Amino acid sequence: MKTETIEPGSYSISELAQEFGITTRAIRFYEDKGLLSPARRGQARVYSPEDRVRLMLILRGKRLGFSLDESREIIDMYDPAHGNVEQLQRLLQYIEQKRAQLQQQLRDIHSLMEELDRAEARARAALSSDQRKNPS
Amino acid sequence: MKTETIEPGSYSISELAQEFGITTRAIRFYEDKGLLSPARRGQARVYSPEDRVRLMLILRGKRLGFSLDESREIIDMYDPAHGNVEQLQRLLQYIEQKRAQLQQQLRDIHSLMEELDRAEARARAALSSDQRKNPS
DNA sequence: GGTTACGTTGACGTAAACGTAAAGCAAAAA
DNA sequence: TTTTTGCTTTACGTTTACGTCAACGTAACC
Repeated sequence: MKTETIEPGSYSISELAQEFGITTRAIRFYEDKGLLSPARRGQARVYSPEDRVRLMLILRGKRLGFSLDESREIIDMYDPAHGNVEQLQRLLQYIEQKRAQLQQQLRDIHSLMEELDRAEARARAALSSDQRKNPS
Repeated sequence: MKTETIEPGSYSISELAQEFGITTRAIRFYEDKGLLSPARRGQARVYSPEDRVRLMLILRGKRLGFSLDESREIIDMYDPAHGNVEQLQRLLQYIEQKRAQLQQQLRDIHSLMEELDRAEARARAALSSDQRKNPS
């Protein structure tokens, strides 16, 4: 029989690892780095849906080339732990900076996509000329 | 007096380093990894405009979170060194795969941008309430 | 002709992000 | 009850992408 989750809406470490195609080692590493802090059932880690969302945010950050530190900053942005005005000002600055970075990434992606289009066109042209030279 | 380039349309390693805000060490490292192969004037490296473009492509790749290996593959895509049909087929597959990755990145960027919007709204709301509590 | 500026080749160091055992605990299945 | 299954901590290893000297070459400036 398949190992089922005891409590609904909670996940074991291997469940999350399998769902997202990563290793349990990686998930524990993220915890070491302060990105996750799951509950414990005895000594075993128990992940809540919120933990799972945090993990998804970490992985999205990785897809965008963010370091774990960057992802942690972004995730920490969500919970309202920034009480004073100075913190909020810095948060706004950080947000603007991240926005600029994402806009640069958008430009980079568009230019690279156009290059992929051209490379594909060249490849298809080369293929069709090969076909003329060597018809099946 | 500023050090000028001997031949027009060519660059020293420190010129490129300064232009792109990286170290000469990094540029030499990219050469070690097969991403650049500048000419030599004596023992000194001389970079052509094409070399400079390759460097720009490397840095764009970095902004998108690519490894140097990935960037090399992408750059190698440009020069037509893929003679036979099998190579071309694999190139087309690679292009399609990269396109999918870029589209995923686009989705990730959009979702993150929306979250930045919400975070900014929350921060501004918190700021204005702080201002009410503590008017200058 | 000595110093300064810029370049070179090693070579070792380092931070990030895990991989990979090793050894043990604990619940569940046989 | 033994065995398997799954999870734990500890710890050393690995890859990537450079940083950081060190020691030297060379061309230019004073």
